[in-house]
Amino acid sequence: MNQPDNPPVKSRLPADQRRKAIVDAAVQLFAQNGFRGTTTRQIAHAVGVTEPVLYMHFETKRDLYSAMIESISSGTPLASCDPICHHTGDDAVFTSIASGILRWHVEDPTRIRLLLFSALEGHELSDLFYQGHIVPFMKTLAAYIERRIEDGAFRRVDAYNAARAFCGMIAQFGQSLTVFRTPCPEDSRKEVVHQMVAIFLNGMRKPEDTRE
Amino acid sequence: MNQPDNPPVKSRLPADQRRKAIVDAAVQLFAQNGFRGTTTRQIAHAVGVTEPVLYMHFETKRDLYSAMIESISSGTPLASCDPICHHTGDDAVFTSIASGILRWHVEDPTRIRLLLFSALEGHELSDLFYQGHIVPFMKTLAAYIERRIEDGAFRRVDAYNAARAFCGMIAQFGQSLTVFRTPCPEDSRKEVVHQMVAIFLNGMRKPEDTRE
DNA sequence: ACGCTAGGATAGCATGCGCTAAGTTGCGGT
DNA sequence: ACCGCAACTTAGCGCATGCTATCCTAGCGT
Repeated sequence: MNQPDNPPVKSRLPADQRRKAIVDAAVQLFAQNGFRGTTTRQIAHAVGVTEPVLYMHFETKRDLYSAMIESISSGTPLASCDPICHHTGDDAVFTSIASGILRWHVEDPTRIRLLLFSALEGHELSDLFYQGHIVPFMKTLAAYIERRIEDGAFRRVDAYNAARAFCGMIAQFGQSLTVFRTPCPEDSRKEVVHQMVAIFLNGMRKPEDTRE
Repeated sequence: MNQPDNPPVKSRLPADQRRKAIVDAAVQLFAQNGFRGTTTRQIAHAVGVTEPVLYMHFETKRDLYSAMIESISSGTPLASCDPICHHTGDDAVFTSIASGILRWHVEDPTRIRLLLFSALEGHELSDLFYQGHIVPFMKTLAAYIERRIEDGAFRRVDAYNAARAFCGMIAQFGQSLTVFRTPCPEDSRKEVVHQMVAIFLNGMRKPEDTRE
């Protein structure tokens, strides 16, 4: 009578696996509906168990949220420092960074949605992610820009502001694609990235006749 | 007994004034907590009346939300086309636009919060605002950039992508200030805007020796 | 073969939600 | 002065929520 409708599923899982399954389901639902918009029943149903099972692993709904935050936060970083390390020319570096940021957004919109939801709802992912991922990367990028300024390749501007400008225009584009669902075909995106990188690099490079 | 605690307030308002008061309170609460995170009781309490009063003016909570959307949507636009019309040099134009966008964000974070919440929660403000404000402005800005390209002042790039890049970096900065609460002193903001405008304009201007 | 325990289901509590029926009162018009 | 109505309140319905007390059972070790 209480037979599940999909019969050949292993009904009982060891604690750690079940816990992981719960967190995974929670990620999707919290990203889609936010903390307040997601019910514990929804999560339980998505996992294929009943509510009390959630409470065997997490004391409260918020504890589950926090655990999910941690899971997300330890996942794919927004931007990788790799392109900076394997430096093969500014164009390659910044194109690679931009592609990475954009991929982070569109490949799985779950992440940006979760980040925005938690920032708006005042949860801790905001800070955890911002301080843990964004700021460190921005500092690395700023350091790279600083180096290029010292090289004489870039104009003398505040490196962190320049990094902010670059990441900002890419991130905003990624956000408009995922959160605001602006339509934009795949290859057109590459073109946008290409042009943004071009504008930025042109803006950073030293003009022939300096004029203030 | 049911006397309100602030005595010299005219307790009864004509329908249109009460309606406006409700919408105003709803704006603040929906911006702070989202649609699902805001209760009709909260709104009623903020207005200083009881719940049924809300339902004298709006059939459902969602209707109130829609009315509030309309109210916000007919308010201050994200960006004004004025600086483009009163064109007094690229630097002045883009600095003015950037300041306007940033002001729209920080002057009253209610707006950006509402926009993001409604996009995430899948309400209609997203499209209403995006199609009604952002897209038209972007097109105007793109047209201006196009003109400057024809003038020979800017490099040949897709004008809309350039507009996206410019607005994106400013908007993302505004978002980080308001939504993610990144600390940044007032005069430091001006500096950020200044540098972003400089990077963008430098990137757009034709280099002396064109090289592809 | 079978007991023990970890993994799970049933049922339900207390609270708060959106919303409403019905009654009450301040206030402008005559 | 007082009537009528618009503005507002009281009380509460039905339902969903977060969470829990209680019981059940699959499946492993022996």
